[in-house]
Formats: sequence, structure tokens, C-alpha cells
Amino acid sequence: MLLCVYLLLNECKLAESDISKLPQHRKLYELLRKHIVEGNYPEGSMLSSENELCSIHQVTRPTVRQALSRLEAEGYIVKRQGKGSIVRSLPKGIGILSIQGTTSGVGKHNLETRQISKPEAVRWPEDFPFELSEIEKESGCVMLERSRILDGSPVLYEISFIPNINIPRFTQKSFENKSLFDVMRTNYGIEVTGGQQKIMAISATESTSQYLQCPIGAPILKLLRKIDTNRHGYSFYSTIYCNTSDFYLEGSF
Amino acid sequence: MLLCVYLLLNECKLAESDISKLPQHRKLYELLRKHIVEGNYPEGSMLSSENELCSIHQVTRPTVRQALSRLEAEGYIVKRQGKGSIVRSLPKGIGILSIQGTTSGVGKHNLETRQISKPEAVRWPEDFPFELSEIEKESGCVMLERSRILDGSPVLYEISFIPNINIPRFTQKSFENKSLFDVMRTNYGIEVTGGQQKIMAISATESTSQYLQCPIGAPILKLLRKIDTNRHGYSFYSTIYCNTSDFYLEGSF
DNA sequence: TGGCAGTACTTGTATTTACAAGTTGATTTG
DNA sequence: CAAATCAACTTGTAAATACAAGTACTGCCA
Repeated sequence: MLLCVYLLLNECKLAESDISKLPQHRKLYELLRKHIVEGNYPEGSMLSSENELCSIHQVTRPTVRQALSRLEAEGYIVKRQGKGSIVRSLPKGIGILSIQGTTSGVGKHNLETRQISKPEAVRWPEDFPFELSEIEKESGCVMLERSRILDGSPVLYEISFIPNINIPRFTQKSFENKSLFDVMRTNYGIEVTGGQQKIMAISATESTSQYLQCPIGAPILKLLRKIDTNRHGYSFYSTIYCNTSDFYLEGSF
Repeated sequence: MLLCVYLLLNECKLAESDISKLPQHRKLYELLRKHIVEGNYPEGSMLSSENELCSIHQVTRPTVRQALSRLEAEGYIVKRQGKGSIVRSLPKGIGILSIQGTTSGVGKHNLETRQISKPEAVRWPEDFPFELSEIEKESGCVMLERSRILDGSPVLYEISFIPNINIPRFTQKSFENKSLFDVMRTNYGIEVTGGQQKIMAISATESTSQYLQCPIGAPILKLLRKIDTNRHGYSFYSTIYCNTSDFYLEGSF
């Protein structure tokens, strides 16, 4: 049984203080989603029926259906007419998410995130692969290098670029064994809403072969990602090099 | 105007008998989606307002909102309160979809899909990368090899496996310059709802180097995909080899 | 006992109504 | 002239209602 190691999957969840201000269908969605991800429902089990949810939460059916509709769109549940809402085992993810071993027995405990360089405010690279807005260009960015170690060998080398706009004390944060998405969310309330990525296979250069501890010329997966957030016009960027000789990237969509 | 709608829906190759049976919100979704993917709306342009769509198509606002909601969930449009529905440049993709040039000026017209082998009913390969259900195993599959030619050079080589279950006359279909997804949708009403993919970088073997016309040992992108559909328990599968020396795969999420 | 019809559920579709909240541009006011 | 206000849009939220369609179980009847 292969175990999934989630690297970049970060749930967009709001702080509890904001929950009371949310519309009802959203509150219900958050509640049900929480129950599902916490594993309160055995996989494949039935959710309460729409009418039951109505009376339990004192809302009307359209409201319930709106909440369920989002859960379905995001892959948490599957609805079947005449039957009910079935809780899915794996939620649909955002883009490419996890690393799986081509051999068995890869557990989360074997995964380590190591910070190669401290977050540093710099200018944008010359040949940046994505188009930048004026304010992004003017503000510069914070660069951050990390690598992921699986069973002692590096499988992933990631350079992140975060526009230096209203992210106070960002350079002082530590990212050892932390997800960038989590840091953005918990410190600045920035949630990931989607993004764009470019994927290619390249041959390992001298520098990448050092980072990934592989021979020069070995096939390497390269990803260029732009990650959009709930902050309007604010995105951050990542360049990822991945050694897929023993592992591969996996994602649902 | 209603006549116009009817004709446009007829142009779509969804069987006419099925189209008329679709619920209204679905018909509206299909229509708008078609208009968007055909490029009738400049990127970033406004869709008609919800109330306009109501009077144009003689439905109520919840119905319109249901159609727009699906378009939004699938990334075709972005809605902004108080403003309207904005047509997105790139639809939120189903995984990795499109090929983009690393140099500029690669238009869609340069892309050609060539059928390498006719669809052929065969047994499943021995070392199939995904787990198959009993009925899938028993039924066998239809195999189909295609390659995508961009500016005269092959960039993508795809082997598809479609379970041979209730897909009449499938082996007689042609896939020259046609999308497999479109053929499934228009001929059998099978729609893609999601899927799973495994991505890795490999070195070109002798056979892949022939298909992709690249040197042996060149870095090649390999994707193993399982594509789920609205037909319960029915998935199809693809193995994709992609030469990303001059191009890269791009997707939104 | 087996099959079949009925019934009591489930979700799906659709309408109508009402008000809240964000955006935009024209108008009024200082 | 510039800033504030207002009006006329837009989408967002929410309710009540009705019927259609699919599922699963019960219980009757042969």
C-alpha cells in the first residue's frame, strides 16, 4: 500500500473568528468539510440527507444544496439521485500535489523540508517565466529556497518568489518543515484560490544535480508555478525541480 | 433568439435526442461553454448579466445562476459581485492540457493530431499502472495511439486505453484532429468529471525517441492518467510521452 | 419462496419573491 | 473644480413551494 505524502496541499480554511460572519451556506460547507477531513465519516459513508441537514441546521433546502454543491465540486462528496451524498475517500486536490514512491512504504515521517536559504528581499530575476504587474515589479520580491528530503535523499528543490507587498516581517519567518501555504494563511490571511503551471522535463545541470544529488544529465521534472490567492491581484511563484527516478508526482483533478 | 439558440445547440454534436432532454440550466451551460471555447468572447470580456440571460433564454435567475456556477467552478468565467461575469482567458483545466511554446507565437492552428494506429480492441497490458475493476478486466479495452504534431515536429505521443463497455462502433471512429474527450462526449454522452495522474521525467528509450524524433536519452515528460467520467465506474486511461525541449505543458488549477 | 407493485424515502429541477451588498457613473453639493 | 452623494445597475443570500425522477425497502400475491 502506497502512502501519500502531501507536499503542497493546503486547505483553504478561515480562522474561527471569521466564521460567524459567513453566510449560512458557507458555514454549513465549512462545518461539513471539517467533519469530512477530520475523518468523522468513514469513507464511502452517507452524509445526512438534505432534509435532515435542513432541520438540523435550521436552513432551507436551497441553502443546504448550495453547501453540498461546493463539497461535490471540490470532490469531498459524490451525490446520487434517490440515494444520498456519499463521502469520498480522497478529496480532489489543487494541481499537482503529492509525491508517491515507486516503491512501497513511504510514510509522512520520512519527509523533511529543509530551508536552503533564508528568505531574502531581492529584485525579480531577469528572465522571469511569468508576466508581472507594475506593482509587483516595483515592489520586488522575497526569495526562498527549500528542498524536500525523502528517506534522506533530496527529491525536490523549490525556489519561491513572494511579491514584497504588505507581508511584514516575512523574511524573519522560518520555513523548516513548514508549508509556505500555511505560513501565508496563518500569518497574513492569504489563501490559495488557484493557479497556473508549466511543466517540462529537462536534463540535470551541474547546479541542479548538486541540489538533487543526481548525475548530470539525468532527467528532471521542472515546474513553473504561479499561485493565485484571495488577495486580489496578489500571486506568488515557484520554480520546482524534482528528481523522479524513485518517486513521481501525483495529483487528482 | 430562441431559434438561434436551438440551431447553435444542434451544431454541437451532442445527439439531438439527448440535448432536448437536458434540463434548462444544463442547456444554458452547454451553450455558453461552447461560445467561450470557440472564442466568441474576447478574453476578459463581460458575459451578459444574469437578468439579461434570464430574459434572453426565458428562464429564471436561479436557473441561470446554476449554469454560471458550473462555468465558474470549471474556470471558464470569474464572477464579481456588483460587476458581472468575466470570461477567463484559460479555462481552469482538467489537469494538464495545453501545449505552449517556450518561444512566442505558437498558435493553435499549428497543432495537428495524428492517429498512429486505428482504435483496436485488445486485452489490457500486463503491467498496467492503474488498478482495474473486474468488469474492466473482463471487457478488455480499445487501444488508440495518437501523436500531436506542432509546427511539423511531434511533441506528444499518447496511448489511450478505453474500457470496451457500451461504446458501440467506437473502433470505427476517427480521431484525426479530434479530441478524445470531445468524441466521448458527443457520441456517448460521456463527460470527464476528474481524474488522477502520475508525472515523471524519464530518459527517451529507443522507441520513444522514434515516436518523438528526439535523441535517445533526451529528457521526456511521462504522464500516466486515469480519467473519471460521469458514467459511474467508467474511467479511461492514457499514457503520454511529451518532448518538452521546445514546448512545455501548461495547465490551470 | 419468488416476483412485483407500492410506498416512502432520496436528490434533481424550476419558479417566485425579497432583500443585501458591491460597482459604476452621473449628479449634486461644497 | 473636486469631493461627496445618489441612483441604477450588478451579483450574493435566502426563503417557500412544487413537482419530477431515481432508489430501496416493504409487503402483498401468485
